[in-house]
Amino acid sequence: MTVKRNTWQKDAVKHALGEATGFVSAQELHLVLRNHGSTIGLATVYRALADLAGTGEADSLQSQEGELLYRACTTEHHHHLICKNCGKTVEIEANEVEKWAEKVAKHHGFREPSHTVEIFGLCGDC
Amino acid sequence: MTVKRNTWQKDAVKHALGEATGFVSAQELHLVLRNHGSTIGLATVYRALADLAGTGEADSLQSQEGELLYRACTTEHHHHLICKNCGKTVEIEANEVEKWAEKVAKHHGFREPSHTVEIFGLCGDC
DNA sequence: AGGCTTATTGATAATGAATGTCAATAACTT
DNA sequence: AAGTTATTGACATTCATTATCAATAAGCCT
Repeated sequence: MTVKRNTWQKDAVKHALGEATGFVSAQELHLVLRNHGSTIGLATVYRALADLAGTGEADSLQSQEGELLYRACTTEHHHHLICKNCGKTVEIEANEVEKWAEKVAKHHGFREPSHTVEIFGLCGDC
Repeated sequence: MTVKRNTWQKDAVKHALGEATGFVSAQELHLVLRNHGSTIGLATVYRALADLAGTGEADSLQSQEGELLYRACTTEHHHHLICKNCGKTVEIEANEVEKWAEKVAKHHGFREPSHTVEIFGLCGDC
């Protein structure tokens, strides 16, 4: 089995993601890192983010323009309220919706339900 | 102001979308039309679908791979339960969720809330 | 500490969806 | 029927993301 190795690149991505406010794209994160003097490659940023999303250390969603965005998060399942102007993000507890989604899926004979729930809007400052 | 004109191309797209089961991409729809002997252009399919989505005659969402998918629908706001294997789609009433989304948005001081809610799963046949 | 294995990197090419371009076409109006 | 112009479609372009692959370096072993 393949063993994971620790690299400064992975740390850099994880750290930069933690610093960012709201959701960021791989491209943006790559730019930020470069501007801070890093020589990290774009493909590496993509790979690191995919890994983080895989382990649950990062949360991913698609912007309304179709771009994949990432954000550092806790591993608990949750959803987001996102300002479509400034990108400010609020994590939302959505137990109601979780239960609703499962209920609806079961009711129609669907197994292994997953779901996407995102709320967009304009925050108070915009 | 620009006046809309009716063309067989727009009709073809609307009709093909009606025939399709579940969600289809612009690319797929273009292929289907071509295979049926149509000479319609790809860009035209994209434009027609965007129009239909704009008027509410078609519903659009992004697949989990990021592709934009379309589906003929009624103009009422609703959400979908989609089989991730065969693409079978069920329209869902989601009043609960509508209210929940508005409540949450308002609670955090967000205006003009919009939201995306899709449930994916495996249907009974898959 | 030095060597070895191989996971990882990064420059670059490749893919693929979606949009822009623009001359040619064809819907409407009168 | 003629004129205006919205629309078309072949093609080029953009842009995010993924694949390629030789070079590098992380972690293990002695």
